[in-house]
Amino acid sequence: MPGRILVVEDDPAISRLIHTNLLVAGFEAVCALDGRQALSAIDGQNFDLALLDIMLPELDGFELLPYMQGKDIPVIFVSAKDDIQSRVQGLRLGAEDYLVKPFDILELLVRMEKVLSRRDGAAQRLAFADVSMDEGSHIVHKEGEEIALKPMEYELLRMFLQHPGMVLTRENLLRRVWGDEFMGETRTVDVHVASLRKKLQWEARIATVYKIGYRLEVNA
Amino acid sequence: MPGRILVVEDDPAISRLIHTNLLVAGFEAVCALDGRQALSAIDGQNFDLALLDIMLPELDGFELLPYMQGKDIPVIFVSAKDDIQSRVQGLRLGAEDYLVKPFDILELLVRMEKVLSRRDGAAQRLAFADVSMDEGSHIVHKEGEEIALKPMEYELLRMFLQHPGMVLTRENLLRRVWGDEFMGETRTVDVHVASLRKKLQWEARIATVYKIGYRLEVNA
DNA sequence: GCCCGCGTTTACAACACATTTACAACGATC
DNA sequence: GATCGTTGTAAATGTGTTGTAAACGCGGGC
Repeated sequence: MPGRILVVEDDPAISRLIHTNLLVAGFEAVCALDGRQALSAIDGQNFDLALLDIMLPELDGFELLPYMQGKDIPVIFVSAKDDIQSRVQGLRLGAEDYLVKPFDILELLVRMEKVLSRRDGAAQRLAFADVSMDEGSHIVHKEGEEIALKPMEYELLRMFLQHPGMVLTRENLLRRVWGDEFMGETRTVDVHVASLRKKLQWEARIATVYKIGYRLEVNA
Repeated sequence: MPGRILVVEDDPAISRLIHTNLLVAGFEAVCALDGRQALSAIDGQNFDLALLDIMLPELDGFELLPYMQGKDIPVIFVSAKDDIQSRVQGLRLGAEDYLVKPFDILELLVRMEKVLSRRDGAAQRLAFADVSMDEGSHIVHKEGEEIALKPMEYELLRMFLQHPGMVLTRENLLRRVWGDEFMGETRTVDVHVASLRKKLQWEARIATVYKIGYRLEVNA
């Protein structure tokens, strides 16, 4: 979940407004009230996106941009300056977008989402413990090593990763991985769980829930 | 040079205004005055970008968007509607940007450039491992040697080079290389992949992803 | 009208995989 | 601790998927 946002805005009211809205939308937001604070923020921490006001004390937004680019953080300018020159300059310099205050918070969120999803390359990524699966390439890694999974194993693993700690009954797995028409008496699920366990060395991570099904253990 | 722009705008004055400005800026521009014209335009020709007005006779811009996406043409909405709902809707549906009329032509050009360069960025260096393809001359080289590819093989190779490491499903390839109308049960993709593999000696580089499609291997 | 090049289809071989099966190991219950 | 149902596991089986060469058909050029 990409979600760390740096908000650089010198008006405390606006800063707080953006901050709370980002939190509500499920982002993690860090506020900086001037350029210097922004610099020290990106020095130690990683961010997935920066919202930059242009007119700031100390360093202004345009001056801040190169630092963001150096850290590979995409930037959306959010400014009261709505003259064409500023907009064009901001975009030309390499910002991902430019919004003019006052803006609608919903539009901000949508434009942020677009920038973030462009970053991800729309390639989803599920991970748990030492295993990660990349939906784009359909490749599963364990400790950096590529693990070759068969189609059904892959689907099954996805189910586990999507529901860590939850008990997945055989019926559930059959319905959602194999499809509704399957059903009935079968040992298929067990066999596939077995091979997943073996390939990922997850004998302990995938626990058997007697008479019910299986569960991806969150602990140890 | 990416430069074929489709302008869909029912007001002849604005249409002409955009058209001349695009020409001046070095683009090739085709104008459609309603949704129907737009559809027939994209049926025969390729475009690198579409500027869509939203309020149009016949089909409106929102209705047009899916067709553009089907042809893989990025869209910028250019509309007099500046209510938040339309903006959010347009962006959510998948448009690359949304400008409100009246807009400054310079800002339009800058935003177009950003969209186009993002496209190119995704399609950037059309070279991989020992193979490179030159879009201008339509010639493919492997280790300096020229490889003669048939048109479909060329298109297919481009798809792979544009998405290294990603799984390309048969449906995806059919849609984006062959066109929407193909679809259905067919082995065509497999056959073309086979001949690409043979000509480039890429038996290992193009991996089969069982039941899904193919992937250009980034490693080894 | 006849080639020729190319894309598509076909047919069959080679292969990968899911499922079944059979039996061993295990767990709950009495 | 014996028993019966449940799960683990390896191997066998059969089906669906992919590789591949060759046939087919369509269109453009001569």
